[in-house]
Amino acid sequence: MTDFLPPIQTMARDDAVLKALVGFVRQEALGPGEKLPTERILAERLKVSRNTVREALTRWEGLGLVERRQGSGTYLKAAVSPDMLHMPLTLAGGNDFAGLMRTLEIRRALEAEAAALCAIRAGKAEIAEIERKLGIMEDAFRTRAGMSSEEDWEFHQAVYRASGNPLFEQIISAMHELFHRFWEHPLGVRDFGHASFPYHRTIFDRIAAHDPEGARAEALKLIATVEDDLKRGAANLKLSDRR
Amino acid sequence: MTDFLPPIQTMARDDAVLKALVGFVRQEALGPGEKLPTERILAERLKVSRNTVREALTRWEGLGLVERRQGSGTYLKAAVSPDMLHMPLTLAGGNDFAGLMRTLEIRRALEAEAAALCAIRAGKAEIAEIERKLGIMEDAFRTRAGMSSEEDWEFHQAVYRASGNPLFEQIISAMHELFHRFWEHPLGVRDFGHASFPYHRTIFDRIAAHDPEGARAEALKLIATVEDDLKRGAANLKLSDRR
DNA sequence: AGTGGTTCAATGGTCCAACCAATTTCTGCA
DNA sequence: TGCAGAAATTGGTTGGACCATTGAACCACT
Repeated sequence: MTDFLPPIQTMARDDAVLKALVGFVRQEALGPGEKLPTERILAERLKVSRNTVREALTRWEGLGLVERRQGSGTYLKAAVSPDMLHMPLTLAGGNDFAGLMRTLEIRRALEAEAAALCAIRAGKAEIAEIERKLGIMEDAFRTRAGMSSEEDWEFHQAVYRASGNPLFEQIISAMHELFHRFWEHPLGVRDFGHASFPYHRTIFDRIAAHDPEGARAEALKLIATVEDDLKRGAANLKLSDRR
Repeated sequence: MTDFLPPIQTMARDDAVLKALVGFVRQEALGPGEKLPTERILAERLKVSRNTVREALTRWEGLGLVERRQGSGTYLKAAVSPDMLHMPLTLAGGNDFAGLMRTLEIRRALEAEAAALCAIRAGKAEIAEIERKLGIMEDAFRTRAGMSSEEDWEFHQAVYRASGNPLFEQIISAMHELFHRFWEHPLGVRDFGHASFPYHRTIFDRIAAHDPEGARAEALKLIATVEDDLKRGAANLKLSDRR
């Protein structure tokens, strides 16, 4: 008796609201930063209660798709499309040094793969863009005599983009935002990230040579130096200000 | 001169509700599956409106921390802790074949890294557990003359767990749930995953030998066979039923 | 005992009509 | 013209009401 009866489903009101909202955003061609209708107008137009609209928007806000500013309005924070898929991750106990090390292991995995894919797929334009970012970073390194997280981050982002797979940038960007205070912070280590500097160019060289395994190896070396710096930092700092 | 005017403590009401709820869950030692107080009781106890309670719970529901069943109650779906960090990812346009290929690239990155870490960190107990899962999978393969997604998945999960980093399992589990219908589906290819079978044991061998780079290499080979199967499937199927 | 139907209380889902608080816009005076 | 204060706009919160679903208790009939 395995006749699978379809698990009957009546679409929830708030899901319907979001669906309608997706249609509206597409029809109006709204992009990130733009303001969408007020809750009251949405409620009236969609013939649902303002409460229901709010539940729907709360969902989107939780997913980072939208930002609500009291007294001002609700603004799009990212592009929306009908076939979006949501993958909320909650990391238990990721607020300390051990948590940072764990995310760094994820980053190592993705960084290596992205570099390898990039070496395979990057065209002339992408390679030129990466080289440009590399130049900016190296200039900043020389003038300021040290690593600059901003320019460093831009370089890596360029690599992710050239990997041809937007998921890399999305995942690592989320982690980057999450651990901003750690990621950016020297963590008590002087010349934090200094050791990683030369590997940026070696990674670029392997990418430009379309050598995926070489690029992967260099990326692994880079992350290894960051891990070392981090471990030195952990020794220096008790990390009691974990907020 | 107002030296130290308060650092403004007006935490959002719903965040406060969630904070209180975290405290409650910990004090009562509630685990996944258990039921938490009704919205009305929470509203009364916390001295906030039921609507506010609902907004807070909507957030948690969106994050997959909680499940609401009308007429029954609200149930915990995962462990909660005070220092949780949330990383919601929304993947645009990931609902088709190309999207599946992209997630597979992520999986390749994480799978390889997890296998390598596992080879470094797995103790006797973890290795025994992986071997047990491997045995179950191989039995299922023989009796049913083909890959079994269920047992296959259990094997990989055992590897993720033994990696010592829960993030691997979390991320890949989320992707697994998301693409359930694709992941599980033969996609029109007969003997889907057949080619990947032998690599499960070679991965295990490298892990048991504490050979991280060997394990990484075998994991990469495994994913490569899956990608090949997928490409064959794409040729067979027009994938017009993308929902 | 067991099967099926009914009742009823509990619970999440939706709605309404206010009011509060932050923001933006407008207005009128200097 | 410049700018402080009023007014309108908008998200945030409240309290109360009713609906829809669930599950347990109860009951009648076999």
